Amino acid sequence: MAAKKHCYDYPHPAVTTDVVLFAIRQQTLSVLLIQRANDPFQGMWALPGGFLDIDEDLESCAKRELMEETGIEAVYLEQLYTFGNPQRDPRERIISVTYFALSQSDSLSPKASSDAAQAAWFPIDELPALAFDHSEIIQLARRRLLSKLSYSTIAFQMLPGRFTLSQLQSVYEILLDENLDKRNFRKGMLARNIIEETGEYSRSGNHRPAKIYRVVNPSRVEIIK
Amino acid sequence: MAAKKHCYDYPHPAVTTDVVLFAIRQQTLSVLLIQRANDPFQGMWALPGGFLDIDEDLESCAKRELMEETGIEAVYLEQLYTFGNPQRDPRERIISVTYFALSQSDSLSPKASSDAAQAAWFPIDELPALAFDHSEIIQLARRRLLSKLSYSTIAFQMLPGRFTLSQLQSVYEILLDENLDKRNFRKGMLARNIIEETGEYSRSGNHRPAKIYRVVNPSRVEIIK
DNA sequence: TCAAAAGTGTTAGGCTTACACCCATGC
DNA sequence: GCATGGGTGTAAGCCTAACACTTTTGA
Repeated sequence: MAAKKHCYDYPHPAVTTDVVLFAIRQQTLSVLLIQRANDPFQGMWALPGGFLDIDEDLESCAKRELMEETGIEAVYLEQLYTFGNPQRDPRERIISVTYFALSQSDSLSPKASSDAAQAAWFPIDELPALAFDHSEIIQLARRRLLSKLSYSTIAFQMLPGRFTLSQLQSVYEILLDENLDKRNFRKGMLARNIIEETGEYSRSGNHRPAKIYRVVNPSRVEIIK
Repeated sequence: MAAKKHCYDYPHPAVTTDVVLFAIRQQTLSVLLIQRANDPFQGMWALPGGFLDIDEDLESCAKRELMEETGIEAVYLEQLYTFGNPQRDPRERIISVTYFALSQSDSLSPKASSDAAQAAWFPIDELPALAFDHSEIIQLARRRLLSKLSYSTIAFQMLPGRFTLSQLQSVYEILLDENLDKRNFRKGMLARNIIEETGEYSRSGNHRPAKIYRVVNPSRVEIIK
């Protein structure tokens, strides 16, 4: 195929995007990884991502690579950090623009693809050895997730559009890794006026049905307080 | 010189760094700009920055370009955001990794250089028309500066190593664009245990001398609260 | 009737905010 | 002695955190 026909006066690095996609699965914060089909690091686990097309927006590239390698789309996505250590890739100089992504826990079954032998979810505290500097990227993403939790409405991106207050509290408890007081949590959350009752109830299980809420302005992650 | 001898199988974008350097000058938040010596946008004002060397770390590139174009070094520097709109530069596809920088107000006299016809400070609210997407970058940097003010010790990066509480309060007032209560400001600042008295006094002017303080741990910007 | 999760208020303490006068110096 | 900025404490209100029992349902 292409035979080194793209030439420049000065050396150019390659640019990739990599995505740290989080979801809560089985009450655990988990990360989506792919197993590399090709060298370098063939067979090792890594973040989904790949090379930027020359006419492609950075965020589009992140979305496209996530879709191609895992079959997942329509998640919350924001830029995380750009990694550019000259030795981070053994092939050539590669700058990676990384993204931080969240998805709802339900119905995300990753599929394999040509660049990825397979894709799978891993609990954040049970990650396999990772290719490149991807461990570092995941740790940074985790810190970003935790800090945004306290000053934004980002947690709703990890829930379906309709949810109970107990489900919402559970997201916070899993992410913060601590138990929260039910009365204080509900009082504080309702006082922010970012969620509203739908009028519907979830009657699942042998106990009192729970009110189902939704986000008032579901399209945007807002900065609060 | 070099005649397109750097060739690749696939097209590569160019990578630059650009730096938004803030300082307080004449009681005003100001940004350092350079006037472009070459096309595109020759003669227009722009952020200091330039192309990444192929073996160079991203942060080193930001520091180097700042030094080359303005003669300024040793400032606080952190990565801001990576801009990659495919049309942001008319020459070729260019990804810009931008940095947010702070310096002390005193003794920063920029000089010109080969890439910059001249360098100069502009008050943030009196910026000239800017090349590329540099306006957008500056606005993002300003938002970052304001938000970090409330949860980190970043303000000390805009002061010399020894300062009075009035000088410190003045930095906050200029950045926040509001007046702060003197007693509350001092109480709150001292309660954080991040500054200490030096034992010295500033006797400047016909009034009571002010205690001179310093940061306890001057090397690091810390997250507080 | 029992088990399981949903739902609901009050109080104490800490933090934030508002506010006004004396102090040390140079001229 | 006067003008200039430096330095200091208290009280009210607001926000945060701690804490336990009743409700509704399915089995």
